[in-house]
Parts: sequence; structure tokens; C-alpha cells
Amino acid sequence: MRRTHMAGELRPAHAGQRVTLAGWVHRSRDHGGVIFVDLRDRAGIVQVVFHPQTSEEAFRIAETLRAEDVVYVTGTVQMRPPEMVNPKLATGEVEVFAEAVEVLNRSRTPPFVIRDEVAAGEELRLKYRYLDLRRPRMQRNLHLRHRTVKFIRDWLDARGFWEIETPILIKSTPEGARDFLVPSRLQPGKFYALPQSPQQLKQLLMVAGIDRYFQIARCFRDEDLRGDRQPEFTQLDMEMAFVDEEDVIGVNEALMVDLVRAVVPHKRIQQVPFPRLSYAEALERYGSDKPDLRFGLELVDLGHVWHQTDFRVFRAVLAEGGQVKGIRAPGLARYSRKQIDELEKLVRQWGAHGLAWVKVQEGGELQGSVARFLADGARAAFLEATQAEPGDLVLMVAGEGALVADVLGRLRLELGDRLGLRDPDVLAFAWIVDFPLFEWNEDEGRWDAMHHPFTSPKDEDLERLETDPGQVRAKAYDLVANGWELAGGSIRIHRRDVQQKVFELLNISPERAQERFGHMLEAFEYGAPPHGGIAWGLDRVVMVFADEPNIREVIAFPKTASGVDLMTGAPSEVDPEQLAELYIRVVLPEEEKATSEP
RNA sequence: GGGCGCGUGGUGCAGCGGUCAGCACACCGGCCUGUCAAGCCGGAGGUCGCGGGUUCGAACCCCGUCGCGCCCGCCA
Repeated sequence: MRRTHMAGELRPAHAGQRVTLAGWVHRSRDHGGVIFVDLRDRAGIVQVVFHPQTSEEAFRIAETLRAEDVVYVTGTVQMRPPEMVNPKLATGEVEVFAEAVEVLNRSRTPPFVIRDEVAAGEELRLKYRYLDLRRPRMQRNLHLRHRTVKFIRDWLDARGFWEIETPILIKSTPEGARDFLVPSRLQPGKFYALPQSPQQLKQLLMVAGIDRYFQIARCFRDEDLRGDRQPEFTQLDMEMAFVDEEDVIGVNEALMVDLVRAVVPHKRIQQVPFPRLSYAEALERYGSDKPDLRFGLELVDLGHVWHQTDFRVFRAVLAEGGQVKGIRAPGLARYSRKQIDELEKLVRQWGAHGLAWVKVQEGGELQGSVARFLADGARAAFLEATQAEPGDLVLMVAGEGALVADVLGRLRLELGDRLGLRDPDVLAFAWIVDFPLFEWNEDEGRWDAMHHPFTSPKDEDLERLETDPGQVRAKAYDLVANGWELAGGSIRIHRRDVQQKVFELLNISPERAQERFGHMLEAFEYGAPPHGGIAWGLDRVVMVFADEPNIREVIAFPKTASGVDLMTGAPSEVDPEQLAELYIRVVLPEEEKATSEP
């Protein structure tokens, strides 16, 4: 290889050395008598100086260089004069005086300029993803992701975990998310499914005596996309035998702490050991099961306050068993009517009927949409409950409990943003525990598994399976940070009688259980050890580490919100012969047929 | 499936019923020996996403449609 150094690695220590660099022309500045070319490679950017006195030939070639041309440059590293140091570049103290340059490949003018500050639209970036990925920020993200995965592998290896690959073509078990299906040519009319996660397989590995397993596992879910959801994504999947909740939590907390210190040392973990919140407490205090604990602004129950007022709207909600809760926004009494209307528009979008507000004026006087109802005792109770002080704004929402929590939880994040309380350099991890095992499915009139059907109930709640399923708590835990759910897992059921009872409650008949999970149930009859595990949403973890607003920024080739890969054009139609081999016929709805031709 | 926003030279935006559709950057040519978002001079480049409608007249208003983003539903 002719390259001797990476462009971005050159430092004063290299001064005087003759180096050969390889990379892309980032930018060039032609001054007529001297030409500066910023040469970019994976490691960074260095300034190359073309001077006719150094090499007439190289100078002539440099005159023709354009952005993104690929070149070899040979020259001597020299210290820059002090007044010409560029503090914006890591290599800014040196420059390379070019003695020879070879053009390896010319580039067409790229559709957008390759640099971090550029405001190219995401659509264009995704179409030319290979150019987008040349941007230093994107390379930083991919490198961060690499270092994260590498650290995890080494860390788990050192603690006796084996990395085991599980199949991508598996059996469809239509619980939970919609499966991606793959037709079988050898078994006409039958289909594989792509794994939503290696859940069942890792449990079977525990039955197999593997004891400690992990995998950086690609997972697939055919559901609509979001900023934090792609149809294919990556989990750090983990399972351990002979463990309880504390064991899994302990290993993962230690891994996360070490990982943060290794790959994002500039970030401060707010609290170690990670605080733990019950699911109920999280919803109660933060209106979310993945609260952002970097700031307070906790939800306050104001039912008892409004109960003693004449405000019919809130009293009616309370009479129907609903809630009235509020958030104290410190200092926001300065908000104009327009700004509050803006917030009201948001909460309506989230499903609230309206937003009530009260400002505490400097004199202690209350002002606002519902202030006139807060007299005497109610006024005192309001101030006592909210702890509101002059200059504060209290925002309130009334309605059904879950809705109030959800709306105020979102409003809390909005206020956190507006008040600048979400410091990106702080990681506020927390474990959310004591999840309900089931949640009531209104539409189907039955219980659904909140986590998945193999999640173990808490030992002390076993009796309630018969009497009060809604009160049964699960041996389940989520790891959250800064408002994101980063991981979730549970201890699994290993007792046949308990599993049977759970299937009963989930309205899964023995026949259906046999059909769907027969292999699991049978396996559990051959000496299944107690076991449990967890899965990290690796894309989200890296996204948070990288301070990116969505996981597309930490995935090399992501898909758009409609599941399209703009670079390759996937998904696409296929040859009729391919379909015929698979015994598949495409039947489009009538209206789509009419417009399907481009 | 539903709601909201956006779509205008290569890129990012302005224009939101009436001269020839502007600006910045990029691009092309010229000048220039210390720039690093180089500078100066000159130039080229647009059927305003697509289709239909309203109007004397549409980038602009209306309807439909496509694409992208955000949100709801969905995501055990």
C-alpha cells in the first residue's frame, strides 16, 4: 500500500516526515500562485499546499482538482507559522507541502456539499447515502456504533457470555408485531417469518445449557415507522440461566456504566446505582413509563383542589372517576397568551380536551383561564399542592387517568425542552420495575401480555393470577434514559403450571398454545433452568450517545417513513418468474390496480 | 388507515393572484502567493413535484395525486 499515513492523523510530531496520503478533495482554494487543498479521509482533514516551487507538475494537476476527486498526495509535513494555524482542524498546526499528486478518480459535482453544516434535505441524503456517509458527522456516528458493539462484545466475553447466531428464517408466531414473511420454494404455500427478536431461541439456548448467551441481533417488525423505529433494527440480545431480576439488572447496569465511560466519556451519568421507579410511580410522577429524569417538573394531582371549587368542568371529570393533574412551570408566568395557546394546541393534538392554566403574579395574585375558581381554601390548597411561587405558570389537564398522564408526560418534555432542562451531556438512567404482567384489551375483552407470554409473575403475586390478574406484577424491567426506552427484559416462566395459567388468562387455548409454542412447551419439560434476560435497542443507545434526533442517523442505510430505501429503490416489483417459483400471485386492491402503473 | 407540515435553478431558501420568478451557496470562465465558509470580476442554469379546476391572468387559490418528515393508530 502506498499510503503511509491517514490525513486526519497528522500532528506536529510528524513535521519533517515525507508522507503519502490517500483521500478525497474536500475543498480547494486556488490563489493563483499557491493552491490549498483540504484532503479528507476517514480520520479527518489536512491542508495540502501546492506550490510551483515545490513541484511545478503537482501544481498544474492541483489546478484541475475538484471536490470529491480521489487522489494520492506525496509531500512533506511542515509546521505552520503560528499565525496560520487553523484551530478548527485537529491537524491545524501542520500542513503538507505536495511534491507529487496522482488523480485516481475524478468525481462528478456531488448533489450536495460534503460537510457537516450543510443543510441537504434528508431525502437527498438518503438517495446518495454513500456521499452522505462521507460527512465527518456520519463517520463519527458509525465509528461510535462500531466502538459500542466492540466494547459490548469484549465486556460480555470477559464475563462468560457466548455470542451465538440464531436463524433469520424462523417460524411465524403472530403475537405482537406483524411478521415479515418469506415464502418457501421447497415447501410450496408455506412461509418463514423474520424474527421480531430472538426471544424464543435464546430461551431454548438456556434449556440447552448455554448458561450465558448474547447476540448483536438484527430484528424485523412489519409495523409503521417512527424516528426511533425502523422495520429492521438491532438488538443487543442477552439471556442468562439461574438468575433473578437482580442478576440481570446488575450485569446490565455494570455494562452500561463501563460502556459510557469507554465510548462517550464526555457524558456524565446522573446517578449510579441507577435509580429504580415502579411503573405505577413513573406514570404517576412523570406521566410516562420512560421518564426523562434529567429534570423535575413532576406531575401534581390537583383533584382535591378542584373538588372544593365551583368549576363544573373539572368537577364533572372528577365525578366520573377522572383526574385533574398539573405541572408547575417555573418562571413561565411571563408566557404570553399566544404562547400558552401554542401549548394548548399541542395538548389537544395529544388528545386532551383543553389546557387550563394559572399564573402566579408577583403580588401572589392568581391569573388565568380558571383562576377565578381558586378562592379561599382552594387557593391555599392549590398553592400548597403545586408549590407554585410568584412568576410561575401552572398548566392543568383533566380527563381519564391514562390520558392525563400521557398528555402531561408529553407536555413535561416540551417544557423541559423550552426551559433548556434536557442537558445532552447528562445520561439519566433509571430502571422501571414492577410492571403489570397483563394489560386489559378493551377491544378483544381479554388480557394481553404486557411484555410477552413467557414473562414470569412475581412470586408473591402468584395467587392473584386466579383472583385479580390486573394486579399481578411481572418480573420485568426496562432500562430508560433521558426519555427513551433503551432496553427491556424479564425473568421467564420455567414452571409448566404457571405457564399454563398465563396462557389461559391470555385466552390462548391449549391447542393454540401447542400449535404456536409447542416447541417451547416441550423443551421446558426436559429440565429448563430458571432463566431471564434483556434486549437493548442498540440503535437507540447509539442515537442517545451520538446526540442524534433519530436512529436513521446511526444506521448506515436506513429506510424512510414509508419503508423505502431511497438509494436502491427497495422494495420493488419482481419478475413474474420469481413469483411463479414461489407459487405466489399478487392481488392488489381494485383502486390500487388502477393507479399502480407509473 | 387518519391528522399536520414541507415540495420553487445542482443544494438550501424567499416569493403566496398581475413587469422578464429572486437570494445565498455550489457549478463554469477569468484574475489573484497564505487561504482555511478564501476574495474579486464575469457567466450559465428553473415547463415552481405531477394532474385537473377556478380566474382575463396561477409558483401563489381549490380538488386530487405522488414524495419526504412529524404525530395518532400500530409497535407482545
